[in-house]
Amino acid sequence: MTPPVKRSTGRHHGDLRRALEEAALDLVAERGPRGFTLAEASRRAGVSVAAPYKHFADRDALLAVLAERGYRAQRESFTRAMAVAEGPVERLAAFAAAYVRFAAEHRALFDVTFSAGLDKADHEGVAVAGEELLAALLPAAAEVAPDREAAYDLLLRIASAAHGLALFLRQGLFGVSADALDQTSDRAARTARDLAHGGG
Amino acid sequence: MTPPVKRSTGRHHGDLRRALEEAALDLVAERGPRGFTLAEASRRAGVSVAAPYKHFADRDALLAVLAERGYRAQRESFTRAMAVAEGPVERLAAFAAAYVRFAAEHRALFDVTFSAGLDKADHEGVAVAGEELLAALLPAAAEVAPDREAAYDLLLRIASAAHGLALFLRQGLFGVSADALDQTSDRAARTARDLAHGGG
DNA sequence: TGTACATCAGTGAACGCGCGTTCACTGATGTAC
DNA sequence: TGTACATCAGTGAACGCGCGTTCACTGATGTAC
Repeated sequence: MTPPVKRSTGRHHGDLRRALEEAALDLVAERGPRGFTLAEASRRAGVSVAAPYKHFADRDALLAVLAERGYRAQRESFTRAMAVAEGPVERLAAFAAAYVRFAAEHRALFDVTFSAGLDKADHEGVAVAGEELLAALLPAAAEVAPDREAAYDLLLRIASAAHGLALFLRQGLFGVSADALDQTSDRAARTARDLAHGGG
Repeated sequence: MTPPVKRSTGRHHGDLRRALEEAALDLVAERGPRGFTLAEASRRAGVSVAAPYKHFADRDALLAVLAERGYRAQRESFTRAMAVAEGPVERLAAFAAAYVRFAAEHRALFDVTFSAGLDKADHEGVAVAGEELLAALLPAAAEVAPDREAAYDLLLRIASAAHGLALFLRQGLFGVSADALDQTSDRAARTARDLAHGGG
């Protein structure tokens, strides 16, 4: 009945890899991807600065793992939100709303996919995860656009608007009231509907 | 007839203050505000690492000067764009288009106002310049909104969309064709019209 | 059940680096006479 | 015009810091017998 969790025993940490990832996520949430350091993550995981190199090739490799997780988490979150919506326009609206919500509620996973400063050519898994996210979103846009190019364009415009709303929300420009998130995610949904209905 | 430019003579630089600001802008454009270092800026200005302290209290003081310039340059750019538009909706559309254009053409001045990581409480001039920018934009939104709060909300939604479009454009998501900028700035304008016409 | 052993996760010390900042200094400049 | 002098912009060396990364090591673990 006990979950398969390795226990920390003396010299061995138990699940340092995961602990480092979590510490790194906390750090990214606090300081942004550029403020993340392997040394501080090690400290928070209660381990020497050399320990991470048993699990990750280097600093960027850890960031890349987080970026992959970020893309996958976004895909899951957006897919789930779109699944319960009826019709293509409402699916796009649900996506936009979920986008704002994800950025607010999973700050680190969001930021790491956008401003980690990773060269995707060096981290194929990240590029793949990003493309899979895009591929999961395109069908909804394709349903209301005349061709593939227009679908791509529409999707990016909706995502752009949601992106800007998410960043502004986080900067406090919509106030810091408890329902600012709800309002902003609703704004994103309405913007998505307008763009989906508009000529493009 | 010679312009009033101080000449570099032996020990004295001439106009180190300005040279440091320009070097810093180049650095921010290349690496972002977090990648800017006083040491590298000094190097590019051809001066020792201690020299900047004759002109700026510390690293953040130089960044703050750039942020002030950034807000003022945005205000001038947006005001100029809105001046030639006819009617409030077109003024908002012109603002959105100019927003995208500014972010693309004055990358450093744009980034430094958004992600310099400065505490505005410590840099009053920056906060003031930011408020003056907002104040210059609000009237156009106020002309199409029922009250001040709705105007503020509309302006932020238009700016959000332009912001997202600008960032996505710079990340290359709209392609790297020569007219991607024109297209994206036009997209921002259309989005602004939609939002201005919509119920809000 | 007990023992020998290979594995390998984590240690701790060290490296070179670039950073922000400070300091006593120097020497070019402009001004007073 | 010439000289003495105060100013102050820029120097160069140094500081302490935190970083990423490497290295030989150690000791807990699991496995073979």
